[in-house]
Amino acid sequence: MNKALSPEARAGTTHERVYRQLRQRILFGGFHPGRPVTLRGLAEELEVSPMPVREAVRRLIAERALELHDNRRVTVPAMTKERFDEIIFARHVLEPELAARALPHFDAARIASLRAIDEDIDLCMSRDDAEGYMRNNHRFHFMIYELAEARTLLALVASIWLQFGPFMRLVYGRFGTANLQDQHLVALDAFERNDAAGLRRAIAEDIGQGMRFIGEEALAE
Amino acid sequence: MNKALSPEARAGTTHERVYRQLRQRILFGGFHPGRPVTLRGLAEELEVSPMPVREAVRRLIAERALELHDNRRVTVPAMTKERFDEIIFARHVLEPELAARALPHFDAARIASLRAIDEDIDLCMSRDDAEGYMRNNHRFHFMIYELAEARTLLALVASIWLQFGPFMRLVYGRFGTANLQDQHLVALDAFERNDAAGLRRAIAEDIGQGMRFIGEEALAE
DNA sequence: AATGTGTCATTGTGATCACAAAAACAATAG
DNA sequence: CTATTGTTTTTGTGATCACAATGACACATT
Repeated sequence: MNKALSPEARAGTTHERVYRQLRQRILFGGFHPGRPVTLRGLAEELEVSPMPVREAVRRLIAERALELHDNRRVTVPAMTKERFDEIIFARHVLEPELAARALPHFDAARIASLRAIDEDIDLCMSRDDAEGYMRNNHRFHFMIYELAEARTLLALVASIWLQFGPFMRLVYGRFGTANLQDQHLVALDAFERNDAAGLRRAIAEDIGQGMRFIGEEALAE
Repeated sequence: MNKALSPEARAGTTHERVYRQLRQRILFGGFHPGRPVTLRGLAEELEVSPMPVREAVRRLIAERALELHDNRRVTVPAMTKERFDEIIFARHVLEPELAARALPHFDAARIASLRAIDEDIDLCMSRDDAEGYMRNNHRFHFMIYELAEARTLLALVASIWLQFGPFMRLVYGRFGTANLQDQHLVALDAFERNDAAGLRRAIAEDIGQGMRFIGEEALAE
Protein backbone atom coordinates (compact mmCIF):
# COMPACT_ATOMS: atom_id res chain seq x y z
CA MET A 1 0.00 0.00 0.00
CA ASN A 2 2.49 2.63 1.13
CA LYS A 3 5.70 1.61 -0.55
CA ALA A 4 7.93 4.49 -1.47
CA LEU A 5 8.05 6.52 1.67
CA SER A 6 11.80 6.57 1.66
CA PRO A 7 11.89 10.22 0.60
CA GLU A 8 9.29 11.00 3.21
CA ALA A 9 12.16 11.84 5.54
CA ARG A 10 11.93 11.28 9.28
CA ALA A 11 8.39 10.86 10.45
CA GLY A 12 9.68 7.98 12.48
CA THR A 13 8.26 4.54 12.05
CA THR A 14 4.75 3.95 10.82
CA HIS A 15 3.50 2.53 14.05
CA GLU A 16 4.69 5.57 15.92
CA ARG A 17 2.88 7.89 13.54
CA VAL A 18 -0.24 5.79 13.98
CA TYR A 19 0.28 5.90 17.73
CA ARG A 20 0.37 9.67 17.75
CA GLN A 21 -2.78 9.93 15.67
CA LEU A 22 -4.70 7.54 17.87
CA ARG A 23 -3.39 9.28 20.95
CA GLN A 24 -4.74 12.63 19.77
CA ARG A 25 -8.10 11.12 19.04
CA ILE A 26 -8.28 9.56 22.47
CA LEU A 27 -7.14 12.69 24.30
CA PHE A 28 -9.52 15.04 22.56
CA GLY A 29 -12.55 12.93 22.16
CA GLY A 30 -12.36 11.18 18.80
CA PHE A 31 -13.47 7.89 20.29
CA HIS A 32 -16.67 7.01 22.03
CA PRO A 33 -16.17 5.08 25.30
CA GLY A 34 -17.49 1.57 25.11
CA ARG A 35 -17.60 1.34 21.36
CA PRO A 36 -15.31 -1.40 20.02
CA VAL A 37 -12.17 -0.50 18.09
CA THR A 38 -10.98 -2.94 15.44
CA LEU A 39 -7.49 -3.28 14.04
CA ARG A 40 -8.52 -3.71 10.45
CA GLY A 41 -11.01 -0.89 10.73
CA LEU A 42 -8.40 1.56 12.00
CA ALA A 43 -5.89 0.30 9.44
CA GLU A 44 -8.25 1.03 6.58
CA GLU A 45 -9.22 4.36 8.04
CA LEU A 46 -5.62 5.50 8.53
CA GLU A 47 -4.55 3.92 5.24
CA VAL A 48 -1.86 1.70 6.68
CA SER A 49 -1.54 -2.04 7.00
CA PRO A 50 -2.94 -3.73 10.10
CA MET A 51 0.54 -4.39 11.43
CA PRO A 52 1.52 -0.92 12.68
CA VAL A 53 -1.98 -0.41 14.03
CA ARG A 54 -1.56 -3.55 16.04
CA GLU A 55 1.59 -2.24 17.67
CA ALA A 56 0.15 1.20 18.33
CA VAL A 57 -3.00 -0.24 19.87
CA ARG A 58 -0.95 -2.62 21.99
CA ARG A 59 1.01 0.32 23.29
CA LEU A 60 -2.12 2.30 24.11
CA ILE A 61 -3.52 -0.70 25.94
CA ALA A 62 -0.38 -0.83 28.07
CA GLU A 63 -0.82 2.87 28.82
CA ARG A 64 -4.40 2.11 29.85
CA ALA A 65 -5.80 4.40 27.20
CA LEU A 66 -7.52 1.41 25.62
CA GLU A 67 -8.84 -1.71 27.24
CA LEU A 68 -8.49 -5.29 26.04
CA HIS A 69 -11.44 -7.38 27.15
CA ASP A 70 -11.60 -11.12 27.59
CA ASN A 71 -13.47 -11.24 24.29
CA ARG A 72 -10.21 -9.95 22.82
CA ARG A 73 -12.20 -6.89 21.89
CA VAL A 74 -10.63 -3.47 22.29
CA THR A 75 -12.55 -0.45 23.53
CA VAL A 76 -12.06 2.94 25.10
CA PRO A 77 -12.75 2.14 28.77
CA ALA A 78 -15.84 3.51 30.41
CA MET A 79 -15.46 5.73 33.47
CA THR A 80 -16.61 4.69 36.91
CA LYS A 81 -16.77 6.70 40.10
CA GLU A 82 -14.03 4.60 41.70
CA ARG A 83 -11.70 5.01 38.75
CA PHE A 84 -12.42 8.70 38.65
CA ASP A 85 -11.50 9.09 42.32
CA GLU A 86 -8.21 7.33 41.75
CA ILE A 87 -7.45 9.62 38.84
CA ILE A 88 -8.19 12.70 40.91
CA PHE A 89 -5.90 11.46 43.65
CA ALA A 90 -3.06 10.72 41.26
CA ARG A 91 -3.41 14.10 39.62
CA HIS A 92 -3.38 15.85 42.98
CA VAL A 93 -0.17 14.26 44.18
CA LEU A 94 1.74 14.31 40.88
CA GLU A 95 0.85 17.42 38.94
CA PRO A 96 1.55 20.10 41.56
CA GLU A 97 4.95 18.52 42.06
CA LEU A 98 5.67 18.66 38.34
CA ALA A 99 4.62 22.29 38.23
CA ALA A 100 6.86 23.15 41.17
CA ARG A 101 9.79 21.44 39.49
CA ALA A 102 9.10 23.36 36.30
CA LEU A 103 8.97 26.74 38.03
CA PRO A 104 12.74 27.47 37.93
CA HIS A 105 12.76 26.98 34.17
CA PHE A 106 10.21 29.72 33.50
CA ASP A 107 11.25 33.14 32.36
CA ALA A 108 9.16 36.10 31.20
CA ALA A 109 8.87 34.80 27.65
CA ARG A 110 7.57 31.45 28.71
CA ILE A 111 5.10 32.96 31.12
CA ALA A 112 3.88 35.13 28.26
CA SER A 113 3.26 32.20 25.96
CA LEU A 114 1.53 30.39 28.79
CA ARG A 115 -0.72 33.41 29.19
CA ALA A 116 -1.42 33.35 25.46
CA ILE A 117 -2.55 29.76 25.70
CA ASP A 118 -4.81 30.69 28.59
CA GLU A 119 -6.43 33.38 26.47
CA ASP A 120 -7.15 30.78 23.81
CA ILE A 121 -8.73 28.67 26.51
CA ASP A 122 -11.02 31.50 27.54
CA LEU A 123 -12.00 32.03 23.93
CA CYS A 124 -12.90 28.38 23.46
CA MET A 125 -14.85 28.34 26.71
CA SER A 126 -16.95 31.30 25.73
CA ARG A 127 -17.69 29.71 22.38
CA ASP A 128 -18.55 26.36 23.95
CA ASP A 129 -15.83 24.80 21.78
CA ALA A 130 -15.24 21.64 23.78
CA GLU A 131 -12.47 20.19 21.63
CA GLY A 132 -10.62 23.49 21.39
CA TYR A 133 -10.89 23.90 25.16
CA MET A 134 -9.46 20.45 25.74
CA ARG A 135 -6.61 20.89 23.27
CA ASN A 136 -5.53 24.18 24.79
CA ASN A 137 -6.00 23.02 28.34
CA HIS A 138 -3.75 20.10 27.52
CA ARG A 139 -1.21 22.45 25.96
CA PHE A 140 -1.28 24.67 29.05
CA HIS A 141 -0.65 21.89 31.52
CA PHE A 142 1.93 19.98 29.50
CA MET A 143 3.91 23.03 28.52
CA ILE A 144 4.47 23.34 32.26
CA TYR A 145 5.00 19.67 33.06
CA GLU A 146 7.44 19.05 30.22
CA LEU A 147 9.71 21.76 31.57
CA ALA A 148 9.98 19.93 34.88
CA GLU A 149 12.60 17.63 33.35
CA ALA A 150 11.11 14.63 35.08
CA ARG A 151 10.43 12.05 32.40
CA THR A 152 9.32 9.31 34.75
CA LEU A 153 6.74 11.41 36.55
CA LEU A 154 5.67 12.95 33.25
CA ALA A 155 4.94 9.51 31.85
CA LEU A 156 2.70 8.70 34.79
CA VAL A 157 0.74 11.92 34.33
CA ALA A 158 0.50 11.44 30.57
CA SER A 159 -1.01 8.01 31.12
CA ILE A 160 -3.54 9.51 33.54
CA TRP A 161 -4.62 12.15 31.05
CA LEU A 162 -5.12 9.50 28.40
CA GLN A 163 -7.50 7.79 30.75
CA PHE A 164 -9.85 10.64 31.49
CA GLY A 165 -9.64 12.35 28.09
CA PRO A 166 -12.52 10.59 26.37
CA PHE A 167 -14.68 10.95 29.46
CA MET A 168 -14.05 14.69 29.74
CA ARG A 169 -15.02 15.08 26.15
CA LEU A 170 -18.29 13.32 26.78
CA VAL A 171 -19.08 15.60 29.72
CA TYR A 172 -18.18 18.82 27.97
CA GLY A 173 -20.15 17.76 24.93
CA ARG A 174 -23.19 17.20 27.08
CA PHE A 175 -23.00 20.09 29.52
CA GLY A 176 -20.95 22.65 27.64
CA THR A 177 -17.85 24.53 28.74
CA ALA A 178 -19.39 27.97 29.14
CA ASN A 179 -19.79 27.84 32.90
CA LEU A 180 -16.27 26.68 33.66
CA GLN A 181 -14.11 29.06 35.66
CA ASP A 182 -10.61 29.93 34.61
CA GLN A 183 -8.39 28.77 37.45
CA HIS A 184 -5.20 29.30 35.50
CA LEU A 185 -4.86 32.97 36.33
CA VAL A 186 -3.85 32.17 39.90
CA ALA A 187 -1.21 29.82 38.58
CA LEU A 188 0.11 32.48 36.22
CA ASP A 189 0.39 34.89 39.15
CA ALA A 190 2.39 32.33 41.09
CA PHE A 191 4.72 31.92 38.12
CA GLU A 192 5.37 35.64 38.05
CA ARG A 193 5.98 35.84 41.80
CA ASN A 194 8.19 32.73 41.60
CA ASP A 195 6.04 31.29 44.36
CA ALA A 196 6.38 27.51 44.40
CA ALA A 197 3.92 26.87 47.23
CA GLY A 198 1.34 29.15 45.62
CA LEU A 199 1.82 27.41 42.28
CA ARG A 200 1.27 24.03 43.90
CA ARG A 201 -1.95 25.26 45.46
CA ALA A 202 -3.12 26.80 42.18
CA ILE A 203 -2.59 23.62 40.18
CA ALA A 204 -4.26 21.54 42.88
CA GLU A 205 -7.19 23.93 42.92
CA ASP A 206 -7.46 23.82 39.13
CA ILE A 207 -7.60 20.05 39.24
CA GLY A 208 -10.06 20.03 42.08
CA GLN A 209 -12.48 22.45 40.47
CA GLY A 210 -12.41 20.94 37.02
CA MET A 211 -12.73 17.40 38.20
CA ARG A 212 -15.39 18.24 40.76
CA PHE A 213 -17.48 19.82 38.03
CA ILE A 214 -17.15 16.77 35.85
CA GLY A 215 -17.75 14.33 38.66
CA GLU A 216 -20.87 16.06 39.89
CA GLU A 217 -22.40 16.42 36.48
CA ALA A 218 -21.78 12.99 35.07
CA LEU A 219 -21.03 10.58 37.89
CA ALA A 220 -23.85 11.09 40.35
CA GLU A 221 -23.52 8.27 42.80
CA MET B 1 7.19 -24.55 16.34
CA ASN B 2 4.55 -24.67 19.07
CA LYS B 3 1.55 -26.16 17.35
CA ALA B 4 -0.55 -28.40 19.53
CA LEU B 5 -0.99 -26.39 22.68
CA SER B 6 -4.73 -26.62 22.45
CA PRO B 7 -4.88 -29.06 25.39
CA GLU B 8 -2.57 -26.79 27.31
CA ALA B 9 -5.71 -25.24 28.77
CA ARG B 10 -5.93 -21.53 29.58
CA ALA B 11 -2.54 -19.94 29.81
CA GLY B 12 -4.03 -17.07 27.84
CA THR B 13 -2.45 -15.94 24.62
CA THR B 14 1.16 -16.63 23.83
CA HIS B 15 2.22 -13.02 23.96
CA GLU B 16 0.75 -12.67 27.44
CA ARG B 17 2.62 -15.69 28.69
CA VAL B 18 5.79 -14.26 27.20
CA TYR B 19 4.97 -10.93 28.79
CA ARG B 20 4.72 -12.47 32.23
CA GLN B 21 7.99 -14.32 31.85
CA LEU B 22 9.85 -11.24 30.72
CA ARG B 23 8.22 -9.22 33.48
CA GLN B 24 9.49 -11.62 36.11
CA ARG B 25 12.97 -11.50 34.71
CA ILE B 26 12.96 -7.72 34.73
CA LEU B 27 11.54 -7.43 38.24
CA PHE B 28 13.93 -9.87 39.83
CA GLY B 29 17.08 -9.21 37.97
CA GLY B 30 17.22 -11.52 35.00
CA PHE B 31 18.38 -8.76 32.72
CA HIS B 32 21.46 -6.66 32.85
CA PRO B 33 20.80 -2.91 32.44
CA GLY B 34 22.30 -1.54 29.27
CA ARG B 35 22.72 -4.84 27.51
CA PRO B 36 20.66 -5.03 24.30
CA VAL B 37 17.65 -7.31 24.11
CA THR B 38 16.79 -8.77 20.71
CA LEU B 39 13.44 -10.06 19.55
CA ARG B 40 14.77 -13.11 17.78
CA GLY B 41 17.08 -13.91 20.64
CA LEU B 42 14.27 -13.91 23.18
CA ALA B 43 12.04 -15.83 20.79
CA GLU B 44 14.56 -18.59 20.45
CA GLU B 45 15.25 -18.62 24.18
CA LEU B 46 11.57 -18.84 25.12
CA GLU B 47 10.85 -21.20 22.23
CA VAL B 48 8.17 -19.11 20.61
CA SER B 49 8.03 -17.28 17.32
CA PRO B 50 9.25 -13.69 17.17
CA MET B 51 5.72 -12.36 16.83
CA PRO B 52 4.47 -12.74 20.42
CA VAL B 53 7.81 -11.54 21.72
CA ARG B 54 7.40 -8.44 19.65
CA GLU B 55 4.08 -7.66 21.29
CA ALA B 56 5.30 -8.43 24.81
CA VAL B 57 8.37 -6.27 24.36
CA ARG B 58 6.29 -3.46 22.92
CA ARG B 59 4.10 -3.60 25.97
CA LEU B 60 7.04 -3.52 28.35
CA ILE B 61 8.44 -0.53 26.49
CA ALA B 62 5.14 1.27 27.00
CA GLU B 63 5.35 0.45 30.71
CA ARG B 64 8.88 1.88 30.72
CA ALA B 65 10.37 -1.42 31.82
CA LEU B 66 12.34 -1.51 28.59
CA GLU B 67 13.69 1.33 26.52
CA LEU B 68 13.60 1.73 22.75
CA HIS B 69 16.56 3.74 21.53
CA ASP B 70 16.88 5.72 18.33
CA ASN B 71 18.97 2.85 16.98
CA ARG B 72 15.78 0.82 17.31
CA ARG B 73 17.67 -1.20 19.85
CA VAL B 74 15.93 -2.33 23.02
CA THR B 75 17.61 -2.37 26.42
CA VAL B 76 16.83 -2.38 30.11
CA PRO B 77 17.29 1.30 30.94
CA ALA B 78 20.18 2.38 33.11
CA MET B 79 19.45 4.20 36.34
CA THR B 80 20.38 7.81 36.91
CA LYS B 81 20.19 9.87 40.06
CA GLU B 82 17.45 12.06 38.62
CA ARG B 83 15.34 9.11 37.61
CA PHE B 84 15.89 7.51 40.97
CA ASP B 85 14.67 10.63 42.76
CA GLU B 86 11.51 10.69 40.67
CA ILE B 87 10.87 7.05 41.49
CA ILE B 88 11.29 7.67 45.21
CA PHE B 89 8.87 10.57 45.05
CA ALA B 90 6.27 8.57 43.15
CA ARG B 91 6.56 5.67 45.56
CA HIS B 92 6.19 7.99 48.55
CA VAL B 93 2.99 9.58 47.35
CA LEU B 94 1.34 6.47 45.87
CA GLU B 95 2.23 3.45 47.97
CA PRO B 96 1.20 4.66 51.43
CA GLU B 97 -2.16 5.61 49.94
CA LEU B 98 -2.61 2.15 48.47
CA ALA B 99 -1.72 0.58 51.80
CA ALA B 100 -4.22 2.76 53.63
CA ARG B 101 -6.93 1.81 51.14
CA ALA B 102 -6.09 -1.85 51.63
CA LEU B 103 -6.25 -1.68 55.40
CA PRO B 104 -10.01 -2.27 55.77
CA HIS B 105 -9.73 -5.47 53.73
CA PHE B 106 -7.27 -7.09 56.14
CA ASP B 107 -8.39 -9.62 58.69
CA ALA B 108 -6.35 -11.78 61.04
CA ALA B 109 -5.73 -14.47 58.43
CA ARG B 110 -4.36 -12.04 55.92
CA ILE B 111 -2.17 -10.35 58.48
CA ALA B 112 -0.82 -13.79 59.37
CA SER B 113 0.11 -14.62 55.79
CA LEU B 114 1.69 -11.20 55.47
CA ARG B 115 3.76 -11.99 58.55
CA ALA B 116 4.75 -15.30 57.01
CA ILE B 117 6.04 -13.54 53.94
CA ASP B 118 8.01 -11.20 56.14
CA GLU B 119 9.66 -14.15 57.82
CA ASP B 120 10.70 -15.44 54.42
CA ILE B 121 12.17 -12.03 53.75
CA ASP B 122 14.23 -12.17 56.93
CA LEU B 123 15.45 -15.61 55.98
CA CYS B 124 16.57 -14.46 52.55
CA MET B 125 18.25 -11.40 54.00
CA SER B 126 20.30 -13.43 56.45
CA ARG B 127 21.35 -15.77 53.65
CA ASP B 128 22.26 -12.89 51.35
CA ASP B 129 19.81 -14.34 48.83
CA ALA B 130 19.21 -11.23 46.74
CA GLU B 131 16.70 -12.71 44.33
CA GLY B 132 14.70 -14.39 47.08
CA TYR B 133 14.66 -11.16 49.04
CA MET B 134 13.35 -9.25 46.03
CA ARG B 135 10.70 -11.83 45.19
CA ASN B 136 9.34 -11.88 48.73
CA ASN B 137 9.59 -8.14 49.18
CA HIS B 138 7.55 -7.78 46.01
CA ARG B 139 5.04 -10.30 47.30
CA PHE B 140 4.76 -8.43 50.61
CA HIS B 141 4.05 -5.06 49.05
CA PHE B 142 1.75 -6.22 46.29
CA MET B 143 -0.29 -8.48 48.50
CA ILE B 144 -1.17 -5.25 50.29
CA TYR B 145 -1.57 -3.03 47.26
CA GLU B 146 -3.74 -5.45 45.32
CA LEU B 147 -6.25 -5.48 48.15
CA ALA B 148 -6.68 -1.71 47.85
CA GLU B 149 -9.06 -2.26 44.94
CA ALA B 150 -7.56 0.63 43.05
CA ARG B 151 -6.56 -0.69 39.65
CA THR B 152 -5.50 2.64 38.21
CA LEU B 153 -3.18 3.52 41.06
CA LEU B 154 -1.93 -0.06 41.18
CA ALA B 155 -0.93 0.14 37.53
CA LEU B 156 1.11 3.26 38.20
CA VAL B 157 2.95 1.60 41.07
CA ALA B 158 3.49 -1.60 39.09
CA SER B 159 5.12 0.43 36.33
CA ILE B 160 7.39 2.11 38.88
CA TRP B 161 8.53 -1.21 40.34
CA LEU B 162 9.35 -2.47 36.86
CA GLN B 163 11.62 0.50 36.48
CA PHE B 164 13.78 0.10 39.56
CA GLY B 165 13.75 -3.71 39.68
CA PRO B 166 16.84 -4.41 37.58
CA PHE B 167 18.72 -1.67 39.36
CA MET B 168 17.89 -2.99 42.84
CA ARG B 169 19.11 -6.36 41.76
CA LEU B 170 22.40 -4.89 40.68
CA VAL B 171 22.86 -3.14 44.01
CA TYR B 172 21.94 -6.11 46.16
CA GLY B 173 24.17 -8.33 44.09
CA ARG B 174 27.07 -6.00 44.71
CA PHE B 175 26.57 -5.00 48.33
CA GLY B 176 24.53 -7.89 49.71
CA THR B 177 21.28 -7.82 51.63
CA ALA B 178 22.61 -8.84 55.02
CA ASN B 179 22.73 -5.35 56.49
CA LEU B 180 19.23 -4.36 55.49
CA GLN B 181 16.81 -3.66 58.31
CA ASP B 182 13.36 -5.14 58.39
CA GLN B 183 10.97 -2.19 58.34
CA HIS B 184 7.94 -4.33 57.76
CA LEU B 185 7.34 -5.14 61.42
CA VAL B 186 6.12 -1.62 62.10
CA ALA B 187 3.70 -1.98 59.21
CA LEU B 188 2.45 -5.29 60.57
CA ASP B 189 1.82 -3.65 63.92
CA ALA B 190 -0.19 -0.92 62.26
CA PHE B 191 -2.26 -3.56 60.48
CA GLU B 192 -3.08 -5.21 63.74
CA ARG B 193 -3.98 -1.93 65.44
CA ASN B 194 -6.01 -0.92 62.38
CA ASP B 195 -4.02 2.29 62.39
CA ALA B 196 -4.19 3.90 58.95
CA ALA B 197 -1.93 6.85 59.74
CA GLY B 198 0.64 4.57 61.31
CA LEU B 199 0.52 2.25 58.32
CA ARG B 200 1.10 5.16 55.98
CA ARG B 201 4.13 6.20 57.98
CA ALA B 202 5.48 2.66 58.12
CA ILE B 203 5.25 2.15 54.36
CA ALA B 204 6.79 5.54 53.72
CA GLU B 205 9.59 4.72 56.14
CA ASP B 206 10.17 1.36 54.48
CA ILE B 207 10.48 3.05 51.11
CA GLY B 208 12.71 5.76 52.48
CA GLN B 209 15.13 3.40 54.19
CA GLY B 210 15.38 0.91 51.35
CA MET B 211 15.80 3.47 48.69
CA ARG B 212 18.20 5.59 50.69
CA PHE B 213 20.43 2.56 51.17
CA ILE B 214 20.41 1.85 47.48
CA GLY B 215 20.91 5.44 46.47
CA GLU B 216 23.84 5.99 48.80
CA GLU B 217 25.62 2.82 47.84
CA ALA B 218 25.25 2.93 44.11
CA LEU B 219 24.44 6.46 43.00
CA ALA B 220 27.01 8.62 44.66
CA GLU B 221 26.59 12.01 43.09
C1' DA C 1 -43.88 -12.56 18.67
C1' DA C 2 -40.11 -14.73 21.26
C1' DT C 3 -36.53 -17.99 21.43
C1' DG C 4 -33.29 -21.18 19.83
C1' DT C 5 -30.19 -22.71 15.92
C1' DG C 6 -27.30 -23.06 12.11
C1' DT C 7 -24.57 -20.30 8.70
C1' DC C 8 -21.48 -16.79 7.37
C1' DA C 9 -18.59 -12.69 7.96
C1' DT C 10 -15.36 -10.38 10.94
C1' DT C 11 -11.89 -10.28 14.38
C1' DG C 12 -7.49 -11.02 17.05
C1' DT C 13 -3.49 -14.03 17.10
C1' DG C 14 0.49 -16.17 15.43
C1' DA C 15 3.72 -17.51 11.53
C1' DT C 16 6.45 -16.31 7.76
C1' DC C 17 8.59 -13.47 4.24
C1' DA C 18 10.94 -9.17 2.32
C1' DC C 19 13.60 -5.29 3.07
C1' DA C 20 16.49 -1.54 4.73
C1' DA C 21 19.23 -0.06 8.48
C1' DA C 22 22.48 -1.03 11.84
C1' DA C 23 26.11 -3.74 13.98
C1' DA C 24 29.84 -7.01 13.89
C1' DC C 25 33.54 -8.53 11.65
C1' DA C 26 37.53 -8.88 8.34
C1' DA C 27 40.87 -7.08 5.57
C1' DT C 28 43.81 -3.43 4.36
C1' DA C 29 46.69 0.83 4.89
C1' DG C 30 49.20 3.75 7.88
C1' DC D 1 49.66 -2.35 16.63
C1' DT D 2 45.95 1.25 15.38
C1' DA D 3 42.67 3.15 12.46
C1' DT D 4 39.71 2.75 8.39
C1' DT D 5 37.28 0.77 4.85
C1' DG D 6 34.46 -2.87 2.76
C1' DT D 7 31.75 -7.00 3.44
C1' DT D 8 28.65 -10.01 5.90
C1' DT D 9 25.38 -10.92 9.41
C1' DT D 10 21.93 -9.58 12.47
C1' DT D 11 18.09 -6.76 13.67
C1' DG D 12 13.62 -4.17 13.73
C1' DT D 13 9.78 -3.05 10.73
C1' DG D 14 6.04 -3.82 7.79
C1' DA D 15 3.16 -6.92 4.73
C1' DT D 16 0.65 -10.94 4.04
C1' DC D 17 -1.35 -15.45 5.00
C1' DA D 18 -3.70 -19.09 7.95
C1' DC D 19 -6.62 -20.19 11.57
C1' DA D 20 -9.68 -20.49 15.47
C1' DA D 21 -12.91 -17.93 18.01
C1' DT D 22 -16.30 -14.57 18.32
C1' DG D 23 -20.21 -11.93 16.74
C1' DA D 24 -23.90 -10.95 13.47
C1' DC D 25 -27.75 -12.50 11.03
C1' DA D 26 -31.31 -15.00 8.89
C1' DC D 27 -34.37 -18.77 9.48
C1' DA D 28 -37.18 -22.20 11.68
C1' DT D 29 -39.71 -23.83 15.70
C1' DT D 30 -42.77 -23.20 19.52
